[in-house]
Order: sequence, then structure tokens, then C-alpha cells
Amino acid sequence: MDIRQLQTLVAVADTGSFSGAAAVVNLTPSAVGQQIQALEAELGVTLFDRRKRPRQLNAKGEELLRAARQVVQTMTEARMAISGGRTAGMLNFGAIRTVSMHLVPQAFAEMRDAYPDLSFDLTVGMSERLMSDVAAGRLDAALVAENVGVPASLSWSPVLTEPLVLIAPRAEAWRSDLSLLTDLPFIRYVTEVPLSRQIETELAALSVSPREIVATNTMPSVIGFVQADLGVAIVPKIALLNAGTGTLHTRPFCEGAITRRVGLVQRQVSSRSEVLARLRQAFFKVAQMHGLGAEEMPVVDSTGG
Amino acid sequence: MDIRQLQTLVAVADTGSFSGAAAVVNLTPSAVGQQIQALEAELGVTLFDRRKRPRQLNAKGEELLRAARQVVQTMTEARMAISGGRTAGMLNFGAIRTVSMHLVPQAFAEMRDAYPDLSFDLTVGMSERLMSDVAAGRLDAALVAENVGVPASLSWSPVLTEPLVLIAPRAEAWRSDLSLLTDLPFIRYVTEVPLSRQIETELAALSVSPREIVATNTMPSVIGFVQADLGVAIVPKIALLNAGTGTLHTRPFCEGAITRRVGLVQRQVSSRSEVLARLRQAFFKVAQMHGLGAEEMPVVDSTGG
DNA sequence: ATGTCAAATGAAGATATTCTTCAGAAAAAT
DNA sequence: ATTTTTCTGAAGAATATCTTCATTTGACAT
Repeated sequence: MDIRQLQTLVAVADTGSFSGAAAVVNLTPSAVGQQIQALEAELGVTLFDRRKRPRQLNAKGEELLRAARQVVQTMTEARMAISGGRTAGMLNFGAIRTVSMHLVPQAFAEMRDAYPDLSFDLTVGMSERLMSDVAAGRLDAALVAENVGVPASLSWSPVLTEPLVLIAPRAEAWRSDLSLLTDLPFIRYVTEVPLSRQIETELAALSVSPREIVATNTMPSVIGFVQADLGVAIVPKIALLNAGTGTLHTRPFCEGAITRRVGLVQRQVSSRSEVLARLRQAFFKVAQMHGLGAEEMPVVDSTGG
Repeated sequence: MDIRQLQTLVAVADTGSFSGAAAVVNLTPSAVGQQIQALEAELGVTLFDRRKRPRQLNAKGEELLRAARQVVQTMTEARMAISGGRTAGMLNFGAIRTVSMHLVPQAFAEMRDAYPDLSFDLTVGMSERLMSDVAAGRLDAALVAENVGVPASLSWSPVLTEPLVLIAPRAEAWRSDLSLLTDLPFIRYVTEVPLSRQIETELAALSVSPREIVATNTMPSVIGFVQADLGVAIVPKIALLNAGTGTLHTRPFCEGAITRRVGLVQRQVSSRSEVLARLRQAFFKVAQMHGLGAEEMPVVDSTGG
């Protein structure tokens, strides 16, 4: 089965006639008919209702058509990716809020030299939403948290490992972890993102049930409450890049054992894969500058050009 | 470009050698080499690093390999779907909670006659999660709410339209909609599912801000609170099938204008599509028996067998 | 180094496929 | 009824793909 046959099937479905399709794929109508016949012979079924005159796909034909569209789509993407790839134009990128403020802009800046004709559109959202936007093609890629279900058509690869840190007012620096969490009020971060669930889970695992005094749903306000001497909180280290840490006491939570991984999701087959491989490197570099590096630096394979 | 060429590329990647691949695809090593060369010629690039001896894919080769795997996968599915389809064995199905109790079991019962060798595994969850499970292949299909992002590889088609109804204690039946919502306490349904967001939105659109007295996160408990005379609530009509409505006053919310559509998600290309088309019909039938029918009954195209 | 060996490439010929051309049939449009 | 458009079929040319067999290549062990 040749992909060109699938392409002509798509053309037939789109134009509504064999001869129309012939014009689209630059063949004679006869050749189009033969290709369709070849498909029918190979599958052992008829694809068209040949009694009606505007030839109409039957159920099996529709079935094959859906597959054909998908195959043609991925092969077109793959061809583009292989022959140079789209290294210019708008790259639609998504990121979760914590990394959207410093990490992403700095990584984008790193890219300016290598790809001067590339521009960026950044969408901030929650991991699940960003993931489904990538799957649907509305985004080219996104930086999202780990542990969200990844469809088979997407790939997730780690970019940075954020430690979770315990923050408290300066004056309380002398206390132990346990004392901070049980003797001082706890500022809870309540949203629907995986991060807030993860913090809850980790606390429960340590059998710590802190006295809650304030619950808020934005990271800056969590930090603000701690700075205002109202209690302690657990936040990803990167969130502290925004606020001056002068008035805060910061320490790794659970000796840095509790971390949260953030990675790049993209479609398995994407015409942007070259740019994205480069972007991933840039993220690594910037993450390491902030002491958030993941396990190992990715290698770019530049052979076969 | 022939799909067999992509298949041999996959075989080469899997076995690690041309001759190994030759055995897999039932060809001579020479033919395998020629197929790879044909691919390279068509794309105008080299795919393998030919200096090293266990031939290794280069970057472009890996790119094509990902596309090839995807193409082979979808064509295999499509072939199965076309040649009879998998109408026996375990069908992994997902559903949101409200429909999992009556609608789904009844629809499954409808299927027993047509497909006696088919068995069902039902997973209950939230729409987003179910959707990503379908995309990842862990489920064959699922019944989920509308308005969640649908990846391009999936299709969503409506199955039932649930009206949202206002429920109140019997004694308050004389009140107007507005009076019920503003003069009586409101039992809020707070979860992360789209339904609870939708209810909030609709209330806000009507400029109604009810006095909240209780917030709870399960549908049976919402109904329980109303039955206990604590206030009014807004729930999908289908949720009332569980509880006896004897003690409740029920009326359409906004004259039935506010509805919530539930539909079937499945992969665009699936070897189960025949069974799923039939199942969708069964859902329609059962939904109409409960007065929840969507716009129109789907037509099954049974030609071309 | 050098020989050995499995594996990949290359050339040649047989086979199969896929295209175009042209003629005929069949449905739609005038 | 006639024209027009659209599809099918046969024949032959052009192309592609397979197998066979000889040759070359690179890895590995001696």
C-alpha cells in the first residue's frame, strides 16, 4: 500500500470525484481509478458505493479515509521536519506559570542567535490543558509538570527538577522542619494543579497535619503571606525568583528529596522538532544556571544533514 | 513511499540490522537495503550512519522512524477495523460517574445479543482523565462531557443531552425559580469536574448569587442535603435516577435551556469502530428511554461488507 | 597486523507495478 | 434526445522491486 494511494483517496473524498482528484494529484482519472482499485484489492473490500453516481464512500471507505488523513498528515509533518524543518515563523509555546516568568523568557533569549527568524507566542496555563493543546495542534510544545497522562502521540522529556523548599520568616530560622510545620501556621496553596496535590500528599506521607491559617490560590500571595510573618509554606524553589528572598528563611524540604519534575511535551512527529531540540537544550542551560538542572544534559545529534 | 518501506524501517530499528529486518519482513537483505535506499532517495537525505557497523539511525532517521511507527500503527488498526473489526474480547470503556450507574449498564445489556463474545471493562473517572486514557490507548472509548479539549487523533460525538434541573424540598414547590435560588440556602457541588464549573457559570450569567450553606463534593450527598430540607440545588436530571424523587420537587432549570451534553470519545482510527458505532446507538436508545435523547439518532452505514 | 566472519552493497535479470493513451459505457445535465 | 461529464477497461510503455550471486566493508579475535 503506497502513501500516494492514500493521498489520492483523500483527494477523492475532498473533491467528490475521481477526475477532480486526478487534477489534484496530477494524474489521469484512469490512474486514480486504478489506485482505488488497488486499495480495494489489497484490503479485499469495496470502498465506494458504485451504484450512486457521485461515488460515495461506504463505511469501510470512511474507516480507511480517517486512517489515510492521519497517515498523510504525519508523513507531511515528517517530510517537513526532515527537509530542514520549520525553523522560522511563529512557535506556539505553552508553559506552566512557575516557569513562565524567568526560565522561559531566558531560554527564548538564548534562541535568538541560532534562529533569528523565529518568533514566539507564549501561552500560560495548567499542565493538563497545555498537554491537550499540544495534542490538538494548537501549541507546538509546552513545559508541563510530570505525572499527567501523556497520550501516545506525544512525548514528554524532563527538562528541570525543582526542589520544593520550606519558607518561613527570618526570625523562625532556628526551628526544625517539624517545628516549623507544626508549631507555626501553614499557608496553604489551593488550586487544581498537580503541584498543590503533590504538596498535600507529601505532607500526609510525613504524618504532618499543619495548622492551616490561610489558603490562597496564587504562588506570589503564598510568598507574600510568609513575608508578612503569618506562617510557613512549601513552594517550588523557582517561585522564589520573583520575590526578593531577603526577608525569608529558605531551606530544602525533606533535605531536597521531594522534587517536582517539569518537562517538554511535543508531538512525536513534528515539523518543529529541530527547533524544539535546540530549545530543550536552552532550557537545560538556563535551568542549570538556576541550580535546577535535571539529570543529564541532552545530546543533539547533528549528523545526517 | 510505500508503507512496506516504513515497516521495514521499523523492523531495522527493532532488530538492529538489515539482515535481521529481512527475516522479519520476509525479504532478502538486499531488498531491505534497496528499500532503505529508496526512502533515502525520495527524501534526499541519508537515514543511517554508514561508517559504524551496527548501522545506526541518525537524527533524520529517528525522525522518520517515529513517523513510521505511527503510520504502521494506524494502518494496522485500520486494516483490522476494515476486515471485520474486533467484535470479541474485552472492550475497555470509560464513563463519567453520572452515566455509569444506569445508562452504561443498560446500554451494555443491549449489546449482549448482537455481540455475545464481547465483554466489558468499565472505568469510572473524570472527563479529562478518561479522554487522555482513550488517547493513550488504555481505553477503547469513553462517555465524557462536552467542552473538554479534544485532541486531533480523537473524535467526540454527542450521545445525550442532560437538562440541568432545580431540586427543592416538596414544601417549597410554590416558589419561583428566582425565589428558590435567592430565598433558600443553596447546596453547592464543588469538584474539579466541568459540571460544577458550568453550574457556577450559568448562575453567574443569571446574576444570581445564592446564599451558600453547604458545599459537598458528591452528587448523592447534594441530593441528600436537599432531601433533608436544607436547601435547593442544581443537578443533572440523570443524577435523580438514583434517589427516589418522592420527597423532592423537581423542575427544569431555565425552562430546560441549560443543558449539558455528554458524548462518546474514541480514536479516529480504531479496530473497535464497528462495535463502538453499535454501542453509540445503544446509548441513544437508552438515553431516549430516559428522556435524555440528543438531537438525532445516528445512522449506521452497513454497506460495503 | 591480519585473518575471519557476519553483514551490507552492487549489478543483472526476471517479475510486478503503475502510469498514459485511447476507446467505450454510464450516469447527469441540457 | 443529445450533449457532457465521469468512470472503467485493455494495451503497451515506463518504472519499480524482488532475487541471485558476487564483492566489499567493518568489527572482532587471534
